[in-house]
Amino acid sequence: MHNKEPLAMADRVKFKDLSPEEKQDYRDRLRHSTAHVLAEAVTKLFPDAQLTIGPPIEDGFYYDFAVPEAFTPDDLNKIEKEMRNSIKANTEFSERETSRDEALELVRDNQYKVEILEGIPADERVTFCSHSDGAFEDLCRGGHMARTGDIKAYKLLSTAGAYWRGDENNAMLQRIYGTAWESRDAQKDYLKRLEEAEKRDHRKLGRQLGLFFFDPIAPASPFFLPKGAQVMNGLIEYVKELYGKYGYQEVMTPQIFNTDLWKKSGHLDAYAENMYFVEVDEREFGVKPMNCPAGAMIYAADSHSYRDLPMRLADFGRLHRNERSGVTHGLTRVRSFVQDDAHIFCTLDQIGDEINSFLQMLNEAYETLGFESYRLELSLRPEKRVGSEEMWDSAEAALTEILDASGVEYEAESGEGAFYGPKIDIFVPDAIGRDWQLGTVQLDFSLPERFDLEYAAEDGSRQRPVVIHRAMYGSLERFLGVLIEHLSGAFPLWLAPVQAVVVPIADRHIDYCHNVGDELESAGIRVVVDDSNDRMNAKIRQAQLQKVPYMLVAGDQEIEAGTLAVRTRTGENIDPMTVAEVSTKFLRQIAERS
RNA sequence: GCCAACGUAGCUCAGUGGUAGAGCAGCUGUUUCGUAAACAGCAGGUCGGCAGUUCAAUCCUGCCCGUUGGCUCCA
Repeated sequence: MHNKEPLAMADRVKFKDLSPEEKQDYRDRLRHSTAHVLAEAVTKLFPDAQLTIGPPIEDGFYYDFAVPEAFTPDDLNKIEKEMRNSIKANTEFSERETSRDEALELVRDNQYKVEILEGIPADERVTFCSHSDGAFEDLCRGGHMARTGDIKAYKLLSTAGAYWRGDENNAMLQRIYGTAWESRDAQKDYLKRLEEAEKRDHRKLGRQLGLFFFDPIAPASPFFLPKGAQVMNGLIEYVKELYGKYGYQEVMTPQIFNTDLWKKSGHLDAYAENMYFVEVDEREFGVKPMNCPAGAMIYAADSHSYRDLPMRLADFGRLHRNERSGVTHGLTRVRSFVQDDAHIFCTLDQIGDEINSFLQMLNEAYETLGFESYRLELSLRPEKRVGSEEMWDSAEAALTEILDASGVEYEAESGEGAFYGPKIDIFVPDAIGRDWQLGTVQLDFSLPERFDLEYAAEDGSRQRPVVIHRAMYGSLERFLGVLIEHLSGAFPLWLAPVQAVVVPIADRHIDYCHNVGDELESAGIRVVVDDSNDRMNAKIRQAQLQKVPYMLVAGDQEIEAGTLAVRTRTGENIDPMTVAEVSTKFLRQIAERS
């Protein structure tokens, strides 16, 4: 949207009649315009503030200011009020082109704008945009509404520190986030959506559902309660089932290793800042942040021939990574976690099949778990890396080829790869739309080299295998966090920590309920009999809040008929069933993972 | 790591320069109930930690720990 004329919404054209592209353009302009009005208000209230950038973003906008002191929540109110004046005045947005010299003269007191100006390609126009009858002007490439009065709904949401150009070596600016919409209703809907998402926050639900908790004694490291552990194990069991189908073998490896191993693997050079070290008997050990070196040792423990390959070794080992303090977040970014990790040792020729088969398994798992849409990203060589340029060239080429041939859409990101190889990452959004990397498949030409891994080829020569690191869930902790948000904590029957609660209506029904409970339990169903001294209504409510899939109610009528009244957590009442019928129904549903 | 906010009972939160309260949960008792909260009583807190200011600090100040929001969707 370079150097576009200001947009006036013709009176007869309704927002809802615009095409998706036009809607996006309209909202971008609206939000960028609001950012300008924000900048004007800040300039008025804080004359020392220097303007930097203020782009539209998804659902809103931000503007970064260089100010001596951070904004307070109260400042936001004042700024919002000031913005109102400008919008009420309903002045025109206008743009004018200047020469570079003139522009430089106008922004010379603002190093940030000078930098921006210097970054504008020589063949591009330099423009300034203004409103409030010229009282406010900002170096800007354009893309506005026609008038300030076109801003119908806006709200400042939060402040945050943000580095200039996102680089922590640069000065920290103060960012104000806001949102703006084509109508008050649209904004209301958005704020409502945010509220709803908050209810699905996995940290909140984790508490409420008794799944896990955190304690400062082990920062960013979850404690899983019995129910949470049950769900984690459910996820692991499912992977193990898939492993049976896709030809994996499981191994188990140590937790801490002499630092010599990390020297050999390259982690000491490339990853030490994220590792934990312990010294025992004057020898230094590193706690594993990844399983791969141990996997390489397992491979190297025996001699192999091409007939053994591909060898797929799964390792559910616990990993520890010392993440920077500011980046940890609930279950989605922790310091101690488990992955559904596996290393595939194969020949160059087998890479394509292995990755394709992995992506197929991943798709099967994600469909089962209800992640119907996920995003693929191809990450290419980072600055800090091991291995030769030739190795990187061929590894990147291999992944690109596979993705192109598969026909699925993906984005390529340079500089995002692991230090030992390029990778394909799988991303899924959480409740408020933040993307989290879950699955991953990474090529590694370096590990086999470093551990001198070999296999005997058909012609008797010794060859180096390739290693593919891969995980579907990635971190099980993170996966669970995102899964909780997707499901609002309502796990499918097969994963639910408690699959059914048996509810007696009065004390005289308790014995019958216990018998029912015992029978279902021995059939392998996770069932709880609520024999507490509460009224039935309270028990139903309790089970409902705990998102238990089924409530089995028994009173005089049921005992008489030898049945159970079945209620689902969606509030539906199914026809009464015998215990045997309930058991059959549940077991089938569990087996199908439906 | 950096910027900002926050940290009070198991949980969610109120509150004050004179050593603290509610609801829920818990325990005890009463009640025996038909699909989202019966009633009563009891118990529960070094107010995140350490210093400092003060006659007196949960409240003010500093440091530390932890949590939360954010830290390139580029004029």
